[in-house]
Amino acid sequence: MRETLSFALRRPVGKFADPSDSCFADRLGRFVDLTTAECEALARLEERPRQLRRGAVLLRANDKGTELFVLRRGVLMSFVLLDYGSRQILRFHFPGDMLGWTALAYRTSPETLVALTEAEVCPFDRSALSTLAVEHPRLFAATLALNQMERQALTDRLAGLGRTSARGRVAALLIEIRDRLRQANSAITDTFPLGLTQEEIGDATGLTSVHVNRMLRQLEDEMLIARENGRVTLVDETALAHVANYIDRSHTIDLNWLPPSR
Amino acid sequence: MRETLSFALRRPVGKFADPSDSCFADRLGRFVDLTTAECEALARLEERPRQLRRGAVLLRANDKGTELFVLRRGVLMSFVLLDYGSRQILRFHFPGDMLGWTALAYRTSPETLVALTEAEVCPFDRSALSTLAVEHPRLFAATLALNQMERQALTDRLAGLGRTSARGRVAALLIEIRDRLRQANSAITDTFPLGLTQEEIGDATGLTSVHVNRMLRQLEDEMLIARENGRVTLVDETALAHVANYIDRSHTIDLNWLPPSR
DNA sequence: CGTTATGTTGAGTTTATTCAATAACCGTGG
DNA sequence: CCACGGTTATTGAATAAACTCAACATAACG
Repeated sequence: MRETLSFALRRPVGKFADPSDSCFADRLGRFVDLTTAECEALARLEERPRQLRRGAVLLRANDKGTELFVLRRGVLMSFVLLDYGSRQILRFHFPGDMLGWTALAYRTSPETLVALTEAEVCPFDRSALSTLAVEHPRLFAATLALNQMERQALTDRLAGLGRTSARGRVAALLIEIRDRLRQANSAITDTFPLGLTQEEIGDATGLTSVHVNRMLRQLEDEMLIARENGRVTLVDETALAHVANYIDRSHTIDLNWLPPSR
Repeated sequence: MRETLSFALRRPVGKFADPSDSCFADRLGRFVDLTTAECEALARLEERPRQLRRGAVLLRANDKGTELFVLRRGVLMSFVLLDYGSRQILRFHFPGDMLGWTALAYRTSPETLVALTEAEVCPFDRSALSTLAVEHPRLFAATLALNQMERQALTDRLAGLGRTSARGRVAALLIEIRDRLRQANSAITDTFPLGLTQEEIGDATGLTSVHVNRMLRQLEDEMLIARENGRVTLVDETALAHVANYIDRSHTIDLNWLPPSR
């Protein structure tokens, strides 16, 4: 089954330049205006596209490496393996995401990156970010801000794992996946292809696949969601957001501290 | 009981300059050499020290604000409150930490910052980081790298919450607190004042205080730790690290991508 | 068309929580 | 210095949440 997730429809961006040569510029452009020079600098990060098959390992935990990646197409996940085969999925990655941040602080990767669908990524060395820091401080600062948003997503998930019921965690995951799919494809509203096995949902939410199944069924019985053919519909979004303890932070984003373009 | 945590003994840092006017420069100086100009720039972030009493709220969730803070003395925690009074402690903060990163992306704070001990913090506006990005790209990039280390700590905790037993989570917390106390005070080896109530441990590990108590007792019965007067001793560090699934990343840190000092 | 991965469901067990009662400790004011 | 009130720690018993094991169903895939 597992339908291919689709991503199209770049959103209109800043008035300064058309960033569509760079997926990452598209992302940044949602929050800040970019000059032509800045877009070109970002485009240089994506000069060497690489195709990944579903299941391909982009980066393995403990591998040495100094590369980061821009994800242009498809979905990846990052995870760690603990002692006895148990896996914690840390995050799902969607087009426009920058992956492999850990290379900025560590010689070896703490986590594994795997493609969940066909995907296209553009690797670049961390030294390119060094250049960016010097030549485009505004871009670099914006990148730091984006990084804070990712950090906040991690933080929200941490709070969810620590203090939310199994049902709430599954609900939160469904909402998050829907939101992130919608970012890439604004045609998506309340129905979307989940693209995850129940085992993957479990590894992301800290549950067993069996229990994930029961929670999905419960949410369905309660008429909060509907399922068919691997597609999920958020039937009662308000109630779902409530059980998930969901907080939409998109309206509080504020990057007005950035330095001017140089 | 709750002994005051003590922090002294600045470690020797880079050969370029003595950063001791700035707690944050001390921290950065462990990883990179700093020029005199850079140290001065960092010192400017700490020009307005502010004292906090134990229990004082430095920043409340949903408050508007554009300030970050350097913690110079004492211990703080950041947490979120969920629906019905339940609290998830996100992180404990020690001297040299920079707090309030979320101000770089959000208008309102997603989390609350509270002093666990007497403390001294230096607030500065996020616009100061903007200046830093332009005038000291190397410093700014190093700051981003530090941020990745914090992110990794969050990630490790996320994996712990999702896939580790209650006993393992408590063990992991004890090791982490010890490590971070030792960073600030190298006199600490295996015995240290915990400085946390069992309820706080529970809110950090996603457990109830009752269960934390049982886990501490169990670790004590197993001779992995010892307790007296609020002081904890890590008796069998190897075994403790094993149950905690602990990974020491300090030896894989690598910041060699940073641009040169300008 | 069989083989493998994924989903579903029930029964029994483990883990952690809740509720409740008691003990130890802390800081404060007399 | 001590008494007192509030917080924190400890322990037991009952309950609830999530897991394990196991069987079977369904869907995906060569």
